[in-house]
Amino acid sequence: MILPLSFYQNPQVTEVAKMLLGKRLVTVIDGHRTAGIIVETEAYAGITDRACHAFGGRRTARTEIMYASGGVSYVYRCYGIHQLLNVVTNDAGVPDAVLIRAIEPDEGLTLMLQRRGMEQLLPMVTSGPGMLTQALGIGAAHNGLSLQTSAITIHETDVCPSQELIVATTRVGVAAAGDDAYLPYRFYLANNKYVSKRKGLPLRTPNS
DNA sequence: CAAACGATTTTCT
DNA sequence: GAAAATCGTTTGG
Repeated sequence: MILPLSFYQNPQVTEVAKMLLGKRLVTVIDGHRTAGIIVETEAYAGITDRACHAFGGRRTARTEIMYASGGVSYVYRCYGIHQLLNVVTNDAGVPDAVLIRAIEPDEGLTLMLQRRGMEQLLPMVTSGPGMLTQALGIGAAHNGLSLQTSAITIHETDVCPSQELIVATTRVGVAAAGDDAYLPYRFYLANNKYVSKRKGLPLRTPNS
C-alpha cells in the first residue's frame, strides 16, 4: 500500500525521517521495477537549518520544489556527478525534506547490479545516497514527481522497526553548517549492512 | 559573465 | 587514508 499524503505532511520532519525507515522505495523505469527497504535517512529542517538548501528562506530554481506540499520528490545533482533523492515534507511553503541515504535492495537485483556496473551483490550496490539513485535508475528527470503516482513510489511494509533499533546521529557532509552540523538528524537501522559508512561530526553529549 | 562550491563516490597509494 | 573526478547551481562583479 502506498503511503498517504498525510504521512508526508507531518510538521515534524525528524519524525518523518524516522518513520521512513523500514518503508519500501520502488521505482518503475521503462517498465523495469526495482525496489529496496529504506535503512538510512537524514532530516533537513527548512529555513532555520543551516544545512538545508532552503536555509533562510532561500528560493531558487533548484530549491523551489522544497516549498511544495509534502509528498513529492526533490532530486538534485551533487558534486557534478551524483543524483540525491529527497522526500519533501510538511505543508506548502515550508521547505522541509528528508534525504534517502541508503536502502537494502529487495527487488530487481540483477538490474540494480547492472546499473551500478557490479558483478556480484555487495552492500556497495545501494549503501549511499548517490549509489542508491544509480541502482534505482533515478535521475534529474525525476525531480518534483508525486511519490504516490509516479515512477517513484514509497510503500507501507509489514514490519515497523522498533525504536530501539533506530540510531540517531549527526548528518554527513554538513560540517559547514556551524552548530546545526551537531543536530542528531541522521537516522539508520542498527546493524544493517547497507547503511553508508561515512560519518558526520562527533555527536555532542549533554555535557560537552 | 566568471568563479567557486558541494547533503559523494571511486580510485590510487 | 588521501585525492581526483566532474558540472549544474549559486553567488559575486
